[in-house]
Amino acid sequence: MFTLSEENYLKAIYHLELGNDGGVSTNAIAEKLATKASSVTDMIKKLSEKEVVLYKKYKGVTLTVLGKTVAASVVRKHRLWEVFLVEKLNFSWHEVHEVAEQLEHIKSSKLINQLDRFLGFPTHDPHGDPIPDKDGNLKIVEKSLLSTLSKNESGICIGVDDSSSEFLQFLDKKGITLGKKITILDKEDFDDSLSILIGDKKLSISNKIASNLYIRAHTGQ
Amino acid sequence: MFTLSEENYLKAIYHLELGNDGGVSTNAIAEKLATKASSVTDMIKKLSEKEVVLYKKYKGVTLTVLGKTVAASVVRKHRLWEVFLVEKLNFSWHEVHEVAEQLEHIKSSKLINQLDRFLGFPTHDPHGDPIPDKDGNLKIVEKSLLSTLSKNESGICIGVDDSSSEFLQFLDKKGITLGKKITILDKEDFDDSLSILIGDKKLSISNKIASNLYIRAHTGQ
DNA sequence: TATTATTTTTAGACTTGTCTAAAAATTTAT
DNA sequence: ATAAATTTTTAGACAAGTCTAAAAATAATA
Repeated sequence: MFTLSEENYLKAIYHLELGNDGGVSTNAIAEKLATKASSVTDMIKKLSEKEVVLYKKYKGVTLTVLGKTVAASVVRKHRLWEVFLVEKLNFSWHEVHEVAEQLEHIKSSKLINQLDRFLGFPTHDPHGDPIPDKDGNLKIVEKSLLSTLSKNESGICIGVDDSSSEFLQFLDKKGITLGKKITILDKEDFDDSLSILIGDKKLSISNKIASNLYIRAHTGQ
Repeated sequence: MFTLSEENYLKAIYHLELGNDGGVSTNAIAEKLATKASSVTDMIKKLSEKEVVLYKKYKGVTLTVLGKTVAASVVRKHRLWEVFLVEKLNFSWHEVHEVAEQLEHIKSSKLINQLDRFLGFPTHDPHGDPIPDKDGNLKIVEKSLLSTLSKNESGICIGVDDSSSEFLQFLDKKGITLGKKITILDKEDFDDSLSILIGDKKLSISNKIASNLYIRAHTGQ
């Protein structure tokens, strides 16, 4: 069994491993968890003894198979609870993270399996991130950043890269939500801003926005 | 803000105060929380400084108004989550306690208010215990123990006194659930056992069982 | 009421998880 | 390749919450 703190470390390492391949550095973990490098070293030793991470002094850590399973289970719970909050309790997608950070640590396999069923076995959370299945496997969806599309190309909005509350609220204001079709009407060479069609609305969005929106290729019209 | 441990102490004192009136003893708290009296003394000092209990050395504790509010909010969350587990996730009433013990500590007023709405503002949990409202007030329902009814009297089963897993599973096996009408067919002087009619079934139950079942008087036929 | 038994508190220790400050290892730059 | 900068680890401290063992207060009993 793992403590709340251990679970948070495993989750942080899990997320960091997906970005960089190779070992995860002490400092990277410290930054992610808003803690000090010395605390990270301490915890890493404990996790190493519990055989959920591989650790060589000064060389960073990687998750073991067991560690990855534990971390994926926490992520699974986090994302299922996010779906619950949005679908059933009328939370906005920018409000769910903080609460899910707490709910992800509730220990009951019956609870999470029944919740999964209750929600209709969702594959993605409200930000478009994939929900690991019971074995920790992710359903990979081919996705590209909106900023990489060319003029007249279009796709379905399926997720965000930056899921900060500010960004999500900005998207709400602009009417940009998951599942909507987006078509590139024009690209401005000057600042790489885009003119897009979403639903029946024409919008101008900066490159920064377009670099934070994931799109699934829209085959056919 | 209160820690998980502080919340558990407040809840324990809250429940103990409902039973005995007057101060709650250190030992009673220790027993309820399966901890040592010395630990209780330590925690009581902390709670006293936070002004949620009144404490006089060797004289036990009572909750302040603030303390009662905090405790009632924890109980409210516990019981709402129990309703959720039974109504939405198909838990049996004997399976909910352990999980609700964890869920009751999740901090989010939006979460609990939305959950309350989602569940249709229930007034009682799956064991028949009243759910405190937002202000911590309980809806009191006139209730009596089944064992106090006389021959030919009847009532609606509305709760249990002992909500241990074993007892609840026993009731499941016998088909005794909340909301069912129970009629006393006969009382045995010898051992105070009862012959009852529940639904269309005739059962014989011991006095011990009858002393753990709450009944609401059944007015009319 | 004096003695015994019980309850409660104190004193000191331990664990978990964190921190600061300093030392050691590694990496970067001259 | 040596010096400087950065990263990581160690050493020691602290707070929260718990424990054991012993002391103090209260309650029960003869």
